[in-house]
Amino acid sequence: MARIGERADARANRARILDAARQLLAERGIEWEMRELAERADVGMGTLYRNFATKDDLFAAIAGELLAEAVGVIDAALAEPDAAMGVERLLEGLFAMAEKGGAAVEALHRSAIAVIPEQFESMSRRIDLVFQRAVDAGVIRGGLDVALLTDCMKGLFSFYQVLRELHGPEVASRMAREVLLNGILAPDARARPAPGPHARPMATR
Amino acid sequence: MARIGERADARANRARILDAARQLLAERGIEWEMRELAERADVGMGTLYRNFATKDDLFAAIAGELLAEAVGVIDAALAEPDAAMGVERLLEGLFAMAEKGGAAVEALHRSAIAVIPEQFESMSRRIDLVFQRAVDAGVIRGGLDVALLTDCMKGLFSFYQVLRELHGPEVASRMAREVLLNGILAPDARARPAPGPHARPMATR
Amino acid sequence: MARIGERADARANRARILDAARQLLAERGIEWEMRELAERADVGMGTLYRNFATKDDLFAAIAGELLAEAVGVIDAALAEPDAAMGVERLLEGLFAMAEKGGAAVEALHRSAIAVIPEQFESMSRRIDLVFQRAVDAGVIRGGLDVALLTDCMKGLFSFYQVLRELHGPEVASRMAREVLLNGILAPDARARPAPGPHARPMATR
Amino acid sequence: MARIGERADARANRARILDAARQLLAERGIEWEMRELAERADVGMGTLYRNFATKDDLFAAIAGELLAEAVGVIDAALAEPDAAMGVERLLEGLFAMAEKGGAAVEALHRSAIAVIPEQFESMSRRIDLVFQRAVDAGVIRGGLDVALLTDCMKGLFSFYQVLRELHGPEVASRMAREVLLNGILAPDARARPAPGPHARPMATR
DNA sequence: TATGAATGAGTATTCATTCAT
DNA sequence: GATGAATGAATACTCATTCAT
Repeated sequence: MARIGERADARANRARILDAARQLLAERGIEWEMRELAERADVGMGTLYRNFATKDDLFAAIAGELLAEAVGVIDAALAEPDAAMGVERLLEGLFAMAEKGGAAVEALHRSAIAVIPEQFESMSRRIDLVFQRAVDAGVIRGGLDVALLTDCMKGLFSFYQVLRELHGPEVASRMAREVLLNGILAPDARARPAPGPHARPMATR
Repeated sequence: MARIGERADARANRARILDAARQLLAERGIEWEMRELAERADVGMGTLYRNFATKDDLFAAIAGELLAEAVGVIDAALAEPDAAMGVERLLEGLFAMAEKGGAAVEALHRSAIAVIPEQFESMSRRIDLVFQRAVDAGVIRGGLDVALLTDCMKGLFSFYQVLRELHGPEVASRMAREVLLNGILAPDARARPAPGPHARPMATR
Repeated sequence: MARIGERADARANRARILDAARQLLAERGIEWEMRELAERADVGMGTLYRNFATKDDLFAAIAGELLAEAVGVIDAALAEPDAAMGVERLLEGLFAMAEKGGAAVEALHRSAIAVIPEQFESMSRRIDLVFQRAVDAGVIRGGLDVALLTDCMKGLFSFYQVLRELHGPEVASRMAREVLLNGILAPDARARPAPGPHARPMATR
Repeated sequence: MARIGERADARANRARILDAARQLLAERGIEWEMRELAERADVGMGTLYRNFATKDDLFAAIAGELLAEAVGVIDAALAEPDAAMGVERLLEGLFAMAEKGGAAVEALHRSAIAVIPEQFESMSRRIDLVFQRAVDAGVIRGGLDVALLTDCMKGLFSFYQVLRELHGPEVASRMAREVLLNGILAPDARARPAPGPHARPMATR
């Protein structure tokens, strides 16, 4: 009810719609009605559809934002001078995103593949770069090509989702990182000191 | 209209329905109509609903069978004298099931949790036993409790599904086993010879 | 409520739907809801859509029947030995159809052009034959080609519709026939005796 | 925001709305949204609705103008000293209007009947006068009363629309005039010389 | 007991109209 | 007066489930 000019209000509506959609996504995945979204966001159906012409468009918008955020994470990993550390930063960053997004992330992962496949593909190719560096630096076990590593990354996301549901985000991201790092890094690359505060405790030797 | 051995016919109908449903599940997940199932199974809607009062009941039946099969796998793992080998047998068996069931497994995994939670829980507790033996035998890294290990097993299933979609079942199960074993088994437990034919090639240390 | 086997019932439903649709079309043109049609036909939405997958499909079905009927009329006109009489038979028959169909005919005319254009075109080409015979027989004024005559026929249908609304079907078809015949037939072709019972009174030479 | 001569601006807005509406009517009949009209007219929705409280009001306004123009045509016909020539002038004038308005005319004809029936009726009564003169002058075939002649005029409008769609405005108006004149004028009234430049060519003998 | 036609509540989307700025 | 964002009732179509034959 407190408005500061039409534009601000419209922007707020759009934001409220996106927030409500993210909530709904986290709570119930994809299975809710546009009507309920409108009610939660406290806008009419018309406003909802003025902002997003289709339920899929709405998913595309949210998935797109998530993808953009992921690209930021990937770039940060690439900026890390040490290749192995870059891989760890990637994991850290992606799981942090997943922790924030909760269950919505899984639904959006599917949506991204379905509604904005090019962007998803481009993100995948960017992840390749992180692993390429690690392979070139010799910190990856032999026999694993880059595309496979990137796809393992995606698989690990699912692994994370399952564990988060069952044991909460902390344990999930710890295990996912631990498992992947043990699974792909070359034995000696793993001997170095722990990268982050809550990273080591679980892997007693 | 004139039938001999009504019972046998009814049993065949039920079997045809289950087969058709498994096919559909593998092809399109959960997104198909009961009408199409009836057509594939070559029965009327009435017969379909006489056998399964609900779409969920149908899922429950299929998921239940899968769970029963999983219990068989688990029991085989428990029958293995060597604890570490038991864990490997478990993975082997479960991924073999997943390979056979294809994409249907994911849908059924969700269904099982939703519609027959007790059976799913009981299977989970049975998996615990496999890992309990491994923990007791000291072949598991420290800091990992049994419940967590069992849930990692479930997460690994998702990991497997993703990889199977992207790289086929062979690579998926190899990577999933590799990753888990590297991630959870104690370093020296892993030093032993490869358990199966297509297990080693990928992990050139 | 009185049923003689499923098939008969289903056929009756389809017929009731078509009847109700024709009614609605006559009363309100195209502007009514599928729900109302279902109610009038006393069937559920599902039955309605089982029979006609789309509102347009329904129109296509009704328009198709009308077109088929029209083809019958055209063929009867072609069967008439005398060419001029053939033209009159054509008018007679088409207006009789329009009289029966009432206002629905206009809506269906548009629908036919939109949803079954090939059938409509084929009917048009068949009407050409009637006029071709008349031209060949020299009973048509000079300067009028066959395609134009056929299209005049269509225009005359609209003329008829308007007049029917304002003066009733009797006057409408009399005027339409009178006008067309005076407009296109060669003067001497018109000198012959009246073709039908209610044809002459209006044209006192 | 700073405007000089508010009135002129407001008048211009209204005119732009009417022009855009006429365009839209000609292009797509009645099937367009108020939003699109506002965009074409380059005004906001508020301005649009301030000028025309309803889509129907807008139609009424345009149809009203057309009716006024028609009245002008009718009056010109009445001003013609020769009664038969008056009828021809009427046709000429009305078809010229239809040619100018294109497809919009049909939509507006319907709108006029629906939203400003009194004006439409009054125009009809004025057309009666043209035909009354012709009847009185004995240039109309026997058996045709004035009201019927006026309604034939309306039917002929529809005839014209159909032919215009199929053969263009030239042929359409020629045929429509030809047909009506042959259909209603007394034989000897037709013997007189052609009234206008493009009137005769089609009726060879 | 098998059949498949019938049911109807449910869902995404549109568009004339309103009203806060 | 002008603007255009907001409204929400309306509408075509779907699909799990029922039930007359």
